[in-house]
Amino acid sequence: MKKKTSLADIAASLNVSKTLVSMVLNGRGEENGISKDTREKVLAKAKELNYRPNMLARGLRLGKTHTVGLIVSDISNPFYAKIIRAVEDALNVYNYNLIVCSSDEDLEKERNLIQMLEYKQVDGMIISTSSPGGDDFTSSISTEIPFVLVDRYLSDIQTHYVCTDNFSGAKDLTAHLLDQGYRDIVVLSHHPLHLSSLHDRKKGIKKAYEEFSLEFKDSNLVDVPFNDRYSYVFKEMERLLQKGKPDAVFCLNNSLSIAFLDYCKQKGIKIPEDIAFASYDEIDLFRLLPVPVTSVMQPVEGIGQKAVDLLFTQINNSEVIPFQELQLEPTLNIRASSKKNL
Amino acid sequence: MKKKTSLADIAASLNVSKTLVSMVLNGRGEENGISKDTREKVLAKAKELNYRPNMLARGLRLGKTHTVGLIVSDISNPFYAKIIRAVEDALNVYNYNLIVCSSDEDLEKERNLIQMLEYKQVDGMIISTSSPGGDDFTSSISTEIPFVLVDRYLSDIQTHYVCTDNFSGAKDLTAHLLDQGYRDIVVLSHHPLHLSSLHDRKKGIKKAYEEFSLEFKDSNLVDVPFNDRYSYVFKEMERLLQKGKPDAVFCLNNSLSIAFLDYCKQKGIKIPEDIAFASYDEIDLFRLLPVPVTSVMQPVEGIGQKAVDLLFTQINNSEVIPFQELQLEPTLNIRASSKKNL
DNA sequence: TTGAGTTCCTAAATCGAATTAGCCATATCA
DNA sequence: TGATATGGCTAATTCGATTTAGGAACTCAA
Repeated sequence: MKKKTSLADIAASLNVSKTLVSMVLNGRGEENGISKDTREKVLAKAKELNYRPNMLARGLRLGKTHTVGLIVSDISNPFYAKIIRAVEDALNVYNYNLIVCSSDEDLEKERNLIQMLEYKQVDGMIISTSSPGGDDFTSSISTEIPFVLVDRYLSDIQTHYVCTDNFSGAKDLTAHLLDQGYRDIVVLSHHPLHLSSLHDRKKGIKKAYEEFSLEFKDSNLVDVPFNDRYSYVFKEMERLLQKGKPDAVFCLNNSLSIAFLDYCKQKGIKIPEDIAFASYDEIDLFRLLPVPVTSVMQPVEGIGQKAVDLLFTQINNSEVIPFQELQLEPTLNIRASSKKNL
Repeated sequence: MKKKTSLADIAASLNVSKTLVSMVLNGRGEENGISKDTREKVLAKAKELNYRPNMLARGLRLGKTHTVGLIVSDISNPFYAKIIRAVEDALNVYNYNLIVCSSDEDLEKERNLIQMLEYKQVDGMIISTSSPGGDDFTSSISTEIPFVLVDRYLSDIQTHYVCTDNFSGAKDLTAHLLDQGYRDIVVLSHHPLHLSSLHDRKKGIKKAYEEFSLEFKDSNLVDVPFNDRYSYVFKEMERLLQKGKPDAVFCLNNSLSIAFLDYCKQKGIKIPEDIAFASYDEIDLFRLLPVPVTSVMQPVEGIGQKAVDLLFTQINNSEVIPFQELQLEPTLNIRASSKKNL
């Protein structure tokens, strides 16, 4: 295996200094008074030797890697997959690359990933944190590295963040359900309980009840373990149905919705006749189901774009800027699954 | 902003050499005869100063970044999202991270991404290439860096690759359709035409016809532009229906399938009564559609896992190993969308 | 008391770039 | 003719780690 060519190789083979070569290849030859003749020779030699810059060396020297780290709970979840894509596209503009990681909603894993990204000297991080906040989070991340939280924020510590207005989204959707006459709405959510996204959605639901002067029974709130979402949705639905059939079910994210839909199909439960249904998070095929599914659709592109914007205002400004807390408005897709039968 | 602590800082504050500190922190203190006392002092000081190793420096010195690059056409496509996840999980075992990139099926973009990854000194790449092969590909990637193609291989140059046995998958599914009595099967595919995955699927379809002693009319093969898949599926279906209704439609990937299903819903075309339907690639909700969709399901976890295995046999063996060409078997999900009406 | 063998540790080079500070000719001006 | 400017370039340092080659101090045996 041939050794790669470095600046030094070019310099040596032309009998000039590395400094000169570096300047020329960075397009700062002219402004540094390198003659046109020499510049061309360097460029030609670089091409001839198939010179490929080493970003590690460059990064070490400059303290910049042109790389951003992104942590989400699961890359293969379509919601996060879309956010990742949006982030990637936004980063392209800055010529930045993306290291992605799945934390599986696991605090310890998240901590390790943050550490690894720091060791790798990423210029910034975008994190959908699983942390409850407080020391748990602050001890994970060093203060020196810019970051933006997405999808979830921490209630007890201030950070930059971009997420959906989960409170409004859930409130509006619940209001719609109540409007349709549903009263006994079961809400399926998952652990951990501290996730701001889920927490705010629950608050929104309660607020809607309140505004209708109705009471939301906490026994209608079902939290299943994250790692066994699928099977627990089945178990919990069985349990609930023993106690009498609810009006409607509202799943607080896409994976719960899929589990619930599978359950209904398997048990022959008819939506919305037997139980009405709504989902937080949209899925492509919702609109094509036998009964199209009502959903709250999060502005994924916006979240990705804003997160990157926010990250770069930090990366490019040495002064500390005030914390930005962005909540983007979701869209309601009202479809047949939540309508009172005609 | 405080400067980060380096090995040198620890060394200085303890009046020992950097060498010693490096050895101790890498767990090779004992074998290098560093006294227990000194080792403990170093460890303690590292913790006290909150030492965080700089992987750039380490990588520069060792020529290893513990990072792998992954290029697919679109991260947000659920098929690739799942592959990415599988790759990520497999890499975790080796303590490697993943830089992901979308090429949008664009040759020029792919070339730039490969170059960027090389500049970043990734230890290897996993690529779902959009290249037609030949010089187009070989000129993009340097021979020094290990890589594995996934999902698609190049017919004219030898590489390691892992993909689905697309020929069999498509052949078996087509045989099933023919078995059901469908004869006039329209195949929806997309550009570029050279992608081995799509190419092999088409060959499989033709082979199935052959084995049934039937002729497949090339006019039933419709290739739409990748970037306008969605709208072109509508346009092409309109055109085809003018000329008479086909028996069945077979979409060669998930995004085409979604477009086709949207089209049918919009036009009130009934599956399978009006037109039977099958999809290459599975989507979670296929099983829940009014008429569950028949599909060829690719072994995504296997592809990711094998690709990583193959990459690491290269990374860890300095000797060149013979090219491995893996074709994993897909699974057929025969559902109602492709069954002759009862 | 000398040579060998341990034990414990270090100086310096290296990876590949960017940068700082300045050098040496030649041209220009007073 | 000597001071100044300018055009064209370079030596040496730096980023933060790893590694190579070796060295000082001590013990022990002959």
